[in-house]
Amino acid sequence: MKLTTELENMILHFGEMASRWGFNRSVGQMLALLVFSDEPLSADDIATSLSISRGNVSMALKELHSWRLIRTHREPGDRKDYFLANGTIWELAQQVLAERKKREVDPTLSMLRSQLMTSEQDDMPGHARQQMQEIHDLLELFNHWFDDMQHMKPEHLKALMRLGSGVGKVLEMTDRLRPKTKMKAIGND
Amino acid sequence: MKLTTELENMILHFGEMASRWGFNRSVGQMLALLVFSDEPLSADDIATSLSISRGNVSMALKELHSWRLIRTHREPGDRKDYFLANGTIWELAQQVLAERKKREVDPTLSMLRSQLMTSEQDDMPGHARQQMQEIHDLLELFNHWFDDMQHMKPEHLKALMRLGSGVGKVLEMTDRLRPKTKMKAIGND
DNA sequence: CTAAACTTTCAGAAAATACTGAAATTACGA
DNA sequence: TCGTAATTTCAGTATTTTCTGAAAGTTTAG
Repeated sequence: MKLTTELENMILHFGEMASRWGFNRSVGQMLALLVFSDEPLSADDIATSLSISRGNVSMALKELHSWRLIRTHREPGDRKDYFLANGTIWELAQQVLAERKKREVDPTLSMLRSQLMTSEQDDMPGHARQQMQEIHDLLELFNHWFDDMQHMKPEHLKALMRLGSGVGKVLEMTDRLRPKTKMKAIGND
Repeated sequence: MKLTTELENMILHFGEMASRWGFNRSVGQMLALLVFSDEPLSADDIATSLSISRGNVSMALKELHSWRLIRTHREPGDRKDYFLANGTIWELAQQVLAERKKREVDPTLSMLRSQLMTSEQDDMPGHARQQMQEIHDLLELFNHWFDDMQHMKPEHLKALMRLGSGVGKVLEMTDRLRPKTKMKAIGND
C-alpha cells in the first residue's frame, strides 16, 4: 500500500482532526486509510502504511469496530484478517453521529433526569433547578428528533436537508391550509 | 458561593463531560457554575467555589469568551469583573454547536475543496478521489443546512424538531398535491 | 502620579492520554 | 494435536494537555 503525497496529506489531516471528532490520531488515520483504500487491508499493511506499531493498530481496530465503522473480511486459506470501511460515507457519518450522541448527550440526559426526579423541593436554588429543566428538555427534544431522523431513508433525509429552512415556509403554508393537523405548533411566536 | 451537594455533583458531571464537548474540565465546570448561578460571579468567587487556581480561572474565562458563552458585567464603584452566562440555554447550545462546526467541519471541508480543485487527473486512485468527493458533498450539504437552521426563529426550529420525521410525511403529501415546487426531490428512492 | 486591587501570562509541574514492543494468547492448517 | 502464523494485551515510555502560582501587566481611586 504505497500512498501518493496527496492521499498521504489527506490521511494526516484526518489524523489531526480525529481528536476533535472523538477519537485519537491513529484511529482517525486508520479510518481515512480504509475509507480511501479500494481493497481491504491487513493489520500489517496498515502498520506499514502509517508507520505505527502493530500493537497500536490492534487497539485502534478494536476501537473502530466498537464504533461499527469497519468490518473484517477473511480470505479462505489465508490466516490474516483484512479490514474495510463498513458502508458508504453517509452510513459512516450516521454511525459516528449516533455514537457521539451516545457518549456526549445520553449520560448528561440521564443524570439530569434522575436529579430532577429525585429532588422534590430541595435546598437547591430555584434558578439552578429551572436551568437544569431547560437543559433536560432541550436534550430530550434533540434525542427524539435525532432518533426520528436516523430512521428516515437517506434519500429523504438528504432532500429534507437540501430544502433547509424552506421547510419552515412550506409547513407554515400547509398549516394555514390545513389548521386541524398536528403541525399547528408552527407559527405560534 | 456555597454549593449544595446536588448542584456540586451536577457541576462535577459537566466537568467530566467537558472534554467530550470540546473543552477542558475547568471550562466545563465554570460554564455550569455560571449557568446555574442566579447572579454574576467574580473570578475569585469561581476559583473558590471550584477550588481551582486563579490563573486557571483567567484562562478558562478567556476560552468561554472566545466561544461567546459568557459576558462580563461591571459594577460601578467596584474594580472586579463579574461573569454570567451569555443567553438562554437554547442560545448557549446554538453557540456551542456553531463553534464546534467551525472547528470540526470547516477545516476538513476547505482541505477537501482545495484538494478536489487542484488535482485534475492525478496519480491519485479513482476510488479515493470518489470518496473524497462524497465526504465533501456531505459536509457541504450539512453546512448549508446548518446555516439555514441557525437563522430560523427558535420557536419555529423547536416546532420543526418536535414534528420529527413527520415532516417527511407532510412534505411527501404536499409534494403529491403540488408537484411543481422545488420539493419534488422528495420521494425519488 | 502612586499604590492598591485586580487580571493576565507563562514556565514548570502534574495529570491524562496515546504509543511501543515484547510476551501471552488465540486461531488455523496440516 | 502440534507448530506456526497471526492477534491481543499491557507495562513502561513518550507525548500532549491541563493546571498552578508567582511575576508581570493593567486599571482606577485618590
